[in-house]
Formats: sequence, C-alpha cells, structure tokens
Amino acid sequence: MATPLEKARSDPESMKGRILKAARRVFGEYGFHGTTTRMIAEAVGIDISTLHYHWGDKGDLYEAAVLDITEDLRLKLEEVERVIHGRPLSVRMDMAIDLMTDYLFEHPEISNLILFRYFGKTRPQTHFDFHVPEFISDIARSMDLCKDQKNAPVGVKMQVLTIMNAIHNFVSGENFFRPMLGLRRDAYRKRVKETLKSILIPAFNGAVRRDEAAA
Amino acid sequence: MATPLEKARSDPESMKGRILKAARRVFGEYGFHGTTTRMIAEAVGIDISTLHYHWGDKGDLYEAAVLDITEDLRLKLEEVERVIHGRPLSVRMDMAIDLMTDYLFEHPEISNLILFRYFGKTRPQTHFDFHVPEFISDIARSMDLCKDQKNAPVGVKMQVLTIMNAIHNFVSGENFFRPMLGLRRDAYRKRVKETLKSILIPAFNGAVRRDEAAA
DNA sequence: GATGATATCCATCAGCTGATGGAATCTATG
DNA sequence: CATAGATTCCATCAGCTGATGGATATCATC
Repeated sequence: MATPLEKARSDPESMKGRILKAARRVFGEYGFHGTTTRMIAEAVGIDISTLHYHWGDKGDLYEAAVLDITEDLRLKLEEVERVIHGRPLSVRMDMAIDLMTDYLFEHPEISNLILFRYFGKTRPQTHFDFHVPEFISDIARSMDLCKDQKNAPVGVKMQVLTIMNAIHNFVSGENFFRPMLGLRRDAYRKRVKETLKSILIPAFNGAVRRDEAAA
Repeated sequence: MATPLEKARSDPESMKGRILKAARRVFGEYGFHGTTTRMIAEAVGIDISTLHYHWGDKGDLYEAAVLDITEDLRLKLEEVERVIHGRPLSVRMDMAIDLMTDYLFEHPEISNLILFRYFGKTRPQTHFDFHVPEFISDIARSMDLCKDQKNAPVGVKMQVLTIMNAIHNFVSGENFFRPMLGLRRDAYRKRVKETLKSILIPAFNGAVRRDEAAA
C-alpha cells in the first residue's frame, strides 16, 4: 500500500496533494513554529479538520513536506547530472549552476525549507533523516571533485556544501537581498548566476589545476 | 536619556543586559515564533513579568536583540578593517576570514539571528532597518573590491554577500553539518576556514588580476 | 435508489502564549 | 527608621493553536 506521501506525489490534484503543496510553501515562508495549521488550511480553502484527516498532526505534515522537497531535489540533481555528464569541468559547473538556480527560483520553498532545517531548531526536537550526506557525495562525484562514488572526502563535501548553500541563500533570501540591491526579478536572477560563477568556477578550476600539477 | 538598549549594552550584568543576552541566544536558536517569553525568562531565572517590565512586549525585545547583534557585528567589522588595513589583497582576505569566523563561532547567535531575518518571515510583518547595505559597502571597500566609499556596485555587493553568507552558514549550521561530516569541534572550525579560503581567495585574486589586465 | 465507505465541515475543547494588575520586596536617601 | 521609587514575583486573563467528535455531504457499487 502506498504511503500518504506517495499518494500525494502521484496525484498532485488530489486533496492530499493540494494540502502538501500549500504546506511546503507556508512552512517554507514562516518556518514550523511560524506556521499554523489554519494558515495552511486557509491557503487550500478547506477546514483544518480536513487537513488533519489527510495528514494527521502538524508534525507529520511538516515531515511529509520536508521529505517531499527532498525527493524533488534528488530527482532534479539526477537530471542535472545526466545533462552535464561527460563535459569539461568548467562547462559542467556553468551548466549545473544555471540549471539548479533556475529550478530553485521556480521552487523557492525547497531552498526555504532546507535552510530552516539547517539553521533553526524545532521544539520539540524533531530529527528524521534528511539524506544530505548522500546528496553531497553524489554531487561531488558528478562534479568530478572526487573519485569515490560512495563517500567523498571531508574537504570536498564542504566545498559542495558551500556551493549548494550559496545558491539556496540567494534564492531564499531574494525578498531581503533584491530590494537592497535595487534589482528587478530577472536582473536579480541573472546577477545571482554571474556572481556564483565568477566565484566558484575560478576556485574549482584552480583546485583541479593544482591537483593535476601534483599528480 | 539612554535608550533601554544603550543601558543594556553599557551594563551587561544588569537585569536588562542579562535578559537581552538570553534573548539573543534563544531567538537565535528557535527563531521569533519558536521562542516563548517564558523560555527566555527561564533562561535568565526570572518571571516573565520582569521581562516585560524591562523590555515591553516580545516584538520589542526581538527588535532590541537584532539591533544589539547588528551593532556587535558592526564594531567587529571595524576592528577587522583596522587590523587588515594596508596589507596585500590575499593577506587581507586570509586574515579577515580567520578573524570573522573565530568571532562568529564564539557568538553564533549573531549568525543565527541574521540568517533567520534573511530567510524567514515574521508574523505580523516586522521590518525595521538592518543596516545591511552600508555594511556590505564598507566590507567591499575594506577588501578593496571597490573604490567608492559610499556605494559599491551591485556585482561587488553580491560577492560580499556570498562571502558573509558562507561564513554565517557554516557557523549557524554547525549543529547540522558537523555530525554529518564526522568532525570534532576544533577540526570543523579549522576545515571551515580552509574551505572558505580555498574557494574565495583564488576567486578574488583572479578577479583583481582580470581588473588589472583590463586597466 | 439503497448502502457503505470516504471525505468535508461545524462546534468545541484543553493547553499554551503573551500580557497585565497588584502585592511584596528591595534600595537609595534623608 | 521612614518613605518613595524601582524592581520582582504571583495570580490571572483573553486569544490563539492544535486537535477531535460528530453531523453532514459526496461517491462508487450494486
């Protein structure tokens, strides 16, 4: 039998799917404690008891939202890897940044929820698995930053974290940074890509050149 | 007459100061909505009415905490600028990363509160000034990334944001990232500095070399 | 159209949270 | 010590929040 999350993902138009979609967005904007079940129910246009009927209590729905965005992100990373596979490093980096920033700007609640889980605590302490470690190693391998498929070295993992977090920051912080910079939506997104590339591509090209020189 | 915040900053041992210090920490861990006035009062060992007596309502205390960490950060940035002034770019960058990471790891609530304000919404919408734009331009000038004292170009501002956010991320996300990487406290902090330097210094050295070549 | 299962809403509750009034305590000053 | 002001705590409240029971509505199947 399919879990509630699988049902919701297989049919986004169902009530389960509509609630989950709204939950992702509202939890992403206000965090777990800043979100009330009534806010989500109102966003869907339903009563709170309908929400509880489909998803149990608030913590269960939050967990489902986190697992849902995690799975979306995993699928997108796989897709990006397929697209960039076999190309030279600087091109891979360039394309990966373009594809991931575009995707996350279209689904900012993914970045929002991830950052909330990284940087904030929930009361009472919830901790279900986030699958971050595997993601990070997969990205590292896809970027050709390490050979080992299963487990990247610590230094490489931290480089990958730096890249991913930089993207999440600009996506999730758009409401704060964009007015500060006086940019329109499209100009902001263009600048984000440029900035990330200008910083990251030289850094990693240099790293690889240094590796090659050492070898 | 001194404002409550000025009084609290001038005498950290006073009740106002003790409450403010606890508020910074708890707000930083759980965010505005995840924090209850009772949590802060309990951390200080006082009754909630004493808290309200000194700081008014919850929103006022939160605002004071944000302004307090903002001022701390401003003072630290000034200090760092004095220390690194006049040195070559790569050395400035190296020292600035060391000094700022050390400082923020000792005061993680600063990074915590800043990230909460960047990435989360508060209900009802609060928006008092954060002074971020001036900070960013000051850092850019201090790093010699721009000439104009008052207002750095957009591209430079975004580079500075990328650097500062990367530091905040690793400081504030320590509880999440460190177990994931299997590092002890000191090793983690060492690795954070190495990672930041390995990515940022080549990038900005390259940028400056390109500027010089173009000039 | 009858019937059982599923889905939705209304009414309501207990507990938590922010906030306050007022009594009790402390402190400085004469 | 007396007194006034400042500080702290206890008791309490109204409103919000998460959650549920039960009535109603919808739907598939016969």
